[in-house]
Amino acid sequence: MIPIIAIDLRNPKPIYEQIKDKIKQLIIFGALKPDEKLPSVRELAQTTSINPNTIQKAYKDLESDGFIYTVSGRGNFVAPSPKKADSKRLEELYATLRATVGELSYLGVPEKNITEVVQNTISNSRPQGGNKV
Amino acid sequence: MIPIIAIDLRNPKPIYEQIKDKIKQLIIFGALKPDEKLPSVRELAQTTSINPNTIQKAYKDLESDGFIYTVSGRGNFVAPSPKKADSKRLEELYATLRATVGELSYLGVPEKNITEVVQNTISNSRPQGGNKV
DNA sequence: TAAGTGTACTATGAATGTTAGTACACTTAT
DNA sequence: ATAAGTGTACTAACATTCATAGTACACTTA
Repeated sequence: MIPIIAIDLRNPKPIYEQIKDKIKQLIIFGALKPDEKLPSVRELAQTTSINPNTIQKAYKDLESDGFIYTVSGRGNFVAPSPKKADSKRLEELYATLRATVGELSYLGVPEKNITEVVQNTISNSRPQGGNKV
Repeated sequence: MIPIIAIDLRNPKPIYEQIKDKIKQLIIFGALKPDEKLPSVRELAQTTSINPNTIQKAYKDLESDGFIYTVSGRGNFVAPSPKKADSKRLEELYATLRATVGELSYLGVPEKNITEVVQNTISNSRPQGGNKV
């Protein structure tokens, strides 16, 4: 079962982006298991008090990004394995990584603190392929 | 002198955000030195073909974030040292770091590749306080 | 004085995000 | 077959944001 998805209406980030991000996190860090069913568009719309169209947009994006798959008439489910790494997306992620780490370092955060967070994050992310914990 | 700032009009990210990000990068990675003068609002507007109001908004944000300082009638200059780390901003950066590293790992990028980028980025970022290269 | 600088303000148009409502095809269980 | 639940598509309306255009004023420097 999916945990509560909290939406912050004061956050300037679009609601459908917030939903996408939260669900991605739940999948990446293993709170949602492969092939597990996600709440339906209408159900999640009701529990979050968000318009169904907005939920649908989030789900649609998640599907085209390969995080979930859709079966018409049945629902949305967690993709068992991530889509083949899109090189465009990878470049975006690397650019974000450099910008974020650069700013943290610039602000005086010691290298040790940064690498520690990186290590822990990798350890906690969902194992893929032959990766074992 | 500031390098060329390229704006991608097809990028959905707002222009003033793109400008902010580029200048931040130039400061963080040392291409712009402390107290170096930035191009004036009107000058940068002309070289980029962007409206002066948009440039002004980017500069204003950069100043309130502590990356540059403004002297009325003279211009904008690179801040000699970063503002005291705003804890709210730090939390945002850590959240972004976790999300980015998590997704990279989930997509199958080996830990080695990720940590390598992190190390290189820290090495190349502008040294602060007592940090030596 | 003149040129260059930051700043403030109003107005306008375009794009985006969100909601509302309706409708239809599909799947499952009764 | 029927009903309930599912994804999906579409139009319409509204609010907000982004970007531009134009004008004006105070400041600094030569």
